[in-house]
Amino acid sequence: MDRLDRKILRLLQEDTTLAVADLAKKVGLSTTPCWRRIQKMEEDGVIRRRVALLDPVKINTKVTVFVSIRTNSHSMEWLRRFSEVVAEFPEVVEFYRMSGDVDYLLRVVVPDIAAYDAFYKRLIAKIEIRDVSSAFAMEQIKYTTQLPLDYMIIDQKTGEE
Amino acid sequence: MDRLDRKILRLLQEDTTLAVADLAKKVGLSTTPCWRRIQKMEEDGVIRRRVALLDPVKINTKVTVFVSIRTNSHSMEWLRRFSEVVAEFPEVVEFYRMSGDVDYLLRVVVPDIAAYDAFYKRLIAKIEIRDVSSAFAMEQIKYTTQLPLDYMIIDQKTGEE
DNA sequence: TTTGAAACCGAGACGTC
DNA sequence: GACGTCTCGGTTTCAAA
Repeated sequence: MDRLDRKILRLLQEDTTLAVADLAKKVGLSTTPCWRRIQKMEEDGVIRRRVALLDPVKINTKVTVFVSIRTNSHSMEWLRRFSEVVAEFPEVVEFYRMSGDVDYLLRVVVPDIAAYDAFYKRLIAKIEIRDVSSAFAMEQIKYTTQLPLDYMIIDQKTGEE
Repeated sequence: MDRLDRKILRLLQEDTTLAVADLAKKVGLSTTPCWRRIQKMEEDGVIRRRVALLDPVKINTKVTVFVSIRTNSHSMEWLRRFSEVVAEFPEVVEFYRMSGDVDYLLRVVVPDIAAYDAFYKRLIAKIEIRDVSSAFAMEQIKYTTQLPLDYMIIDQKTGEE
């Protein structure tokens, strides 16, 4: 992968509506090679999928809650079961195993506090958890699916630009 | 919006590659009305954008760090400046103003701990922050851009299905 | 071996019934 | 909601660099 691939990815992370020909122009490439690079990156799994992003407000899920979880059961088995349970809840959009103080962190999206409370009850009904603490986001100041491309490992052969 | 719109959104949140005709079939609609519904939802801003999702591992940003921030300056002015600074860093993919103990929460993606340290130094060089605490994710168990559609406000006229 | 132009063909974007 | 048309863009081929 080189700088041109990076440019292509940068554009595709913003908008996949862009026609290959236009994209090629912006990147400074002609259509065919640009198209081939995209194909390759799809094959290689660099490009995972192409999806639609919706407006959380219009979908009635504007409230984000971060849920910190501590557990007693540090077994693989418990984690497996917990992962299964969490996967069932579409409200959980992110789920991390953490180092340090907290064991797991969830990002949950719901319409309002009442809905969060309902979600919470459904969750703890499904699985035993030692300690749960919820932090509410008042405002989402930034949210992007665009990963920084500056750390990409670049094939230097191509030289400048 | 009704149940059919919801079905359409569910599919588009998974994959925008799907041809309108195929999507229509899955939803149980013929092509034109399905296409028109999509158009409408784009106009209405329910569908925000269509983007490519990349593989964090391949892009060399597999480490997620949650950064909790406390500040002394609770002024609008400080927040404005802080937002500006944060917006400059592509490593910050999410940024929330929180209620309670912590004032702000960032999700930062980097290749490794060393890169996080470098990021951290660049950040605090740019703006005064009272207290910063970083929590590292060991594993990303779930990450989705698909919002739950169960809370959508549905026009009941259509009745069942 | 890689590139770019040009042709092919299917799908999207509408208008009309 | 079904057609039909028109157009544009993705895909492939092929000649040239």
